[in-house]
Amino acid sequence: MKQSQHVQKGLFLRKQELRKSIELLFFAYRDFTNEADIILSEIGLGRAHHRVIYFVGRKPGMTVSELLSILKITKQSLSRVLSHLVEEGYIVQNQGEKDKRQRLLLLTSKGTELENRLTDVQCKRFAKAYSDQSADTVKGFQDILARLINEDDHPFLT
Amino acid sequence: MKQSQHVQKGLFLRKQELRKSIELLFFAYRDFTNEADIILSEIGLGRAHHRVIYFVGRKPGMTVSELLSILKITKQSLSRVLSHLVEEGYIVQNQGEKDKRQRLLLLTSKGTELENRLTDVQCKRFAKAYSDQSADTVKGFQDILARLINEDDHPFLT
DNA sequence: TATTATTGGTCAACATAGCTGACATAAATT
DNA sequence: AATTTATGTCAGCTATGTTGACCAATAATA
Repeated sequence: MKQSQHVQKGLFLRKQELRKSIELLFFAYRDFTNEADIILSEIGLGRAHHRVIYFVGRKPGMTVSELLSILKITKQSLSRVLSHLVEEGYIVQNQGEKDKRQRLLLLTSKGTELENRLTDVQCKRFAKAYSDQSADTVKGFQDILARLINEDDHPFLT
Repeated sequence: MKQSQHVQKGLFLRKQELRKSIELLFFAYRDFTNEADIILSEIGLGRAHHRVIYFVGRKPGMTVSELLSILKITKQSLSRVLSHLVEEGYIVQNQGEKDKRQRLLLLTSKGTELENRLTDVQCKRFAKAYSDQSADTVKGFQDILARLINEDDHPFLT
């Protein structure tokens, strides 16, 4: 066997490994989001609403622009979802004190309740996946996820 | 400090940790898929087409039902995407030999070319994330992803 | 102070990709 | 012969993204 063939085989195995990673991520994300999607669909909401509720819950008083930069969607798209959540009483918008143009986003108690419920099922899935795994395994998981993220987007994750 | 408060604090930290995981997965998936989405949009295709091309490339001769069970979408939804890919010459459908109802799905050379291009950018992102990381770190990552997936869906991942 | 930039919103139109329901056809299985 | 399976089609609906045009209030700056 020539060396080039060894190299070929090595690259092939590596590619297989990388394809496996692609598939794991696809299936994991699909199943991970599915549980929350089911709860949401029962109350007439979708995944887009979930994202808003999650991040507002994570950082109460967040501005619309901040949310836009996290979600990376257009303001028109966000506006639709946000208006719906305000109408349905999940979110309130408070005028910013320093900059009065800003509408600071906050969860109502109804919103907080939903956020808790959704975050709970997702936390439970992670808790189950992490159970009986070493700290190194969990850290490995988180490290690689972090390294998959564009560097520009890391600031929020501090 | 009462013991119950210690427990509270422990649970809080754990919840924070789990929320961080939720966010890492969200951002990683968002950025991971974005690169391919850009390429796809340039040729008038979307993420749904990508999934079909990817899995047909991964298992040539796959049946429609098999693909449906992987993607977990309705056949009407898949049909639209599949028809488009056939019309545009990315995929051909061969009648099954054993079961003539089946349409076995195959990539054309045009389809293979696109699949390679898309898989390449995604593999490269993983390769970059894995670079200089220990085998244990990578294994930890893959193990946890696998444990996030519903057990019913593991068969395909053999 | 006058101008410009930012924050946020609106309206309209469109595309993609999911969904349900009803129905059809061919072929395999029982 | 009857039923189930694999696949498809038509029609219509919904959610969530997109562009483009435009507006108003406010903040920042020349």
